[in-house]
Amino acid sequence: MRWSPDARERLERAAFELFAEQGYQATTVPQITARAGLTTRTFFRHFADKREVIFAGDEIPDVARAALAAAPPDLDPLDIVVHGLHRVADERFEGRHDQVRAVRRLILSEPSLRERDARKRADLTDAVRQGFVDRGLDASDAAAVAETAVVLFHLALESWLDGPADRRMADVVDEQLGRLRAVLDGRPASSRFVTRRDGRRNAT
Amino acid sequence: MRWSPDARERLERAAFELFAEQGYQATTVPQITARAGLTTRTFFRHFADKREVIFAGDEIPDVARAALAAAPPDLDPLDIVVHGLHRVADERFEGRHDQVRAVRRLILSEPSLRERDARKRADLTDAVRQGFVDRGLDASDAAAVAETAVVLFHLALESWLDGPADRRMADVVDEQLGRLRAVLDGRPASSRFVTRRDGRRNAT
DNA sequence: GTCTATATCGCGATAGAC
DNA sequence: GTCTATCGCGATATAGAC
Repeated sequence: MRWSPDARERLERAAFELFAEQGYQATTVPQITARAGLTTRTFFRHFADKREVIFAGDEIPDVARAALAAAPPDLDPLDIVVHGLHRVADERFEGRHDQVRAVRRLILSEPSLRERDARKRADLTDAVRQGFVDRGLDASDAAAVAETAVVLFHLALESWLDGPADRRMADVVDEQLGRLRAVLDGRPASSRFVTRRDGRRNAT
Repeated sequence: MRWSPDARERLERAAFELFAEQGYQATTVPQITARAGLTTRTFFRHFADKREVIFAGDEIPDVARAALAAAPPDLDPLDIVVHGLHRVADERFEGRHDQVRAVRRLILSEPSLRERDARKRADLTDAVRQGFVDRGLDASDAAAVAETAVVLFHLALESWLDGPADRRMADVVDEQLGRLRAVLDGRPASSRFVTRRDGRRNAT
């Protein structure tokens, strides 16, 4: 055929290569498309803007929506959140420590990418909030649950990336949940032990 | 002087007028500067980009930094946060319900402004986090406290803007704090007929 | 202040897929 | 033939350099 069907993938690969070689900012869209053997116009048909190449394939909001729609009707919201985060941790992050870390590093290095990342986070919050509203949760509670969920996700992600590659992210989720509880209990936040709902002790 | 010293204010006013008349996206920087009687270059000397006009005078991160540096050394982090939010609510929001609401509406209407707003939120989180680190708080706890603080701020702001103009925002802060606690305790405050840990019923 | 790069988008033409 | 992805050209606004 005249065009390969993998234009999108080629663009992504070319972009990441060039970002690694020259940095994000120094790389122009024409450079990316040149390497991918396509035209500039084609790039913008696949990605809304230059930043989106980095975040392509970010289906986490979809995962959240699906999980919320599928969860049993009368489960406690926080349980749904924690279970969901465990699943996401296991299925989408576990074993990709280095890879995720590299992308994260790129994002944090460029203000415009940080900004896009913040927007993705807001979008995710909104998806979760809407998901809980659709489950019949009161709007204000849904907002609070969604914010909590996304904060927990981010704290866990950052902490996991900061730590050793063999640490399970799902465990970090639990640890950060304890930390959030401690903060809201007004306990000296750095106390070593937090009481879990089941009454057992959870050393940090 | 040849030029009025209030260039920045004139630009802001012209921008808001034009955004109201034609929408944000349809308004170009040259249009704004033309109305303000200035050149395009001048605009970018005062604002990093077109979006920043909306967020000009956003010194909340500075307020947060100052408050954290000034607070007594061994206060509980959450107390600092809540006191700080009460102050910000009283000093910077109280009595400006309509005004804040109008800006918020504009921001929410335009994806690129939503994105910038999300970035501001991330910047604020980082300022608070750093402030607590400077106070000697453990880095992970500082991150958790900062996220909690900013979530609380945003939940309170949105809720306050959604409600009647005569409601005190400081009260909404307290209410949202209770909501967050309830979420983390596994009992959303207004969920219907959820059994609380003390065994009593909690109807909406 | 002027000049310019580069991101971004609209439009019409075209080339293969089905 | 119709549909979709790509191309090629052009226009414009933002943003930064000199």
